[in-house]
Amino acid sequence: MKRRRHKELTVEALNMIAARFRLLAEPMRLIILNTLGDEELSVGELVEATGAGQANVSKHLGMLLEAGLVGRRKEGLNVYYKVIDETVFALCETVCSSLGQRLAAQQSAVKNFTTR
Amino acid sequence: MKRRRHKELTVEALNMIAARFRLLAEPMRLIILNTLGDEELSVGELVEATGAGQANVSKHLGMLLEAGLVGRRKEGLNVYYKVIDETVFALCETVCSSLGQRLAAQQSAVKNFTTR
DNA sequence: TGACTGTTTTACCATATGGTAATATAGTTG
DNA sequence: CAACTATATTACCATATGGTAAAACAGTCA
Repeated sequence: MKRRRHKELTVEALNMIAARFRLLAEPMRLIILNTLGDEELSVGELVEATGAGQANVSKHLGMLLEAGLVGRRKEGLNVYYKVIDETVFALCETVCSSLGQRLAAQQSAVKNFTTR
Repeated sequence: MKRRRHKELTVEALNMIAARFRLLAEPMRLIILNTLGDEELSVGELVEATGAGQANVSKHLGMLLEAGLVGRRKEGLNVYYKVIDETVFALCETVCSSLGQRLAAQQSAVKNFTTR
């Protein structure tokens, strides 16, 4: 049997993973998650902080809730959300470092060219 | 100044991160990456292994290439691709563990209900 | 109760995107 | 060169999805 560095994943698993990525593929949802950070904010506070439409924020929050990325707590008229899946931030950091590496490589390529 | 566990990211950064997630949000692209694993395969081999259409595989590979996730090497008539950004697999693993945790929680919720 | 506030849902439009057939391109071989 | 193979590109269709206005819903307060 061949030795592999990476786990073989079933198509079913890959579909679920893709769905999670799809959820994170929307800038507005990332903005919401990033705005939440480790705080608990109401929908209204998120609307104000992000500048997005209220229905839009609510819809995105519903999707994040269904996926289990955020938690929901009702208090009076307000509904408070917070991030309950910390892997979200780990994923962003990993992507960020990958992007940083790539950009650095591209930058150095340009630099090498201009100085040559 | 408030202490935060998570870095504050600019909207621009979040847009780039979202773009990366969008690239990984397509099951067929994940299948291609997972099929590649740590091997170098030709387009034809990928077509056969995945069962997808040739044009489709080629298009997805082009996107992965442009994003710097895979490398491309031409040899005669064949073109060989391989994964050159290992963070891809790390991201999948992180998502997988998150999904596993969530499913386990749901499962135990069901179990608690049925045995009660 | 009725007026008001915060949130969710619905209906709809505009846009983006995946799949594919057909075609183009590049490279090999006779 | 022509015939062939492997890959890439183009054009197109069908579908999915984000944003938003309007309406519905839920909870508060006078």
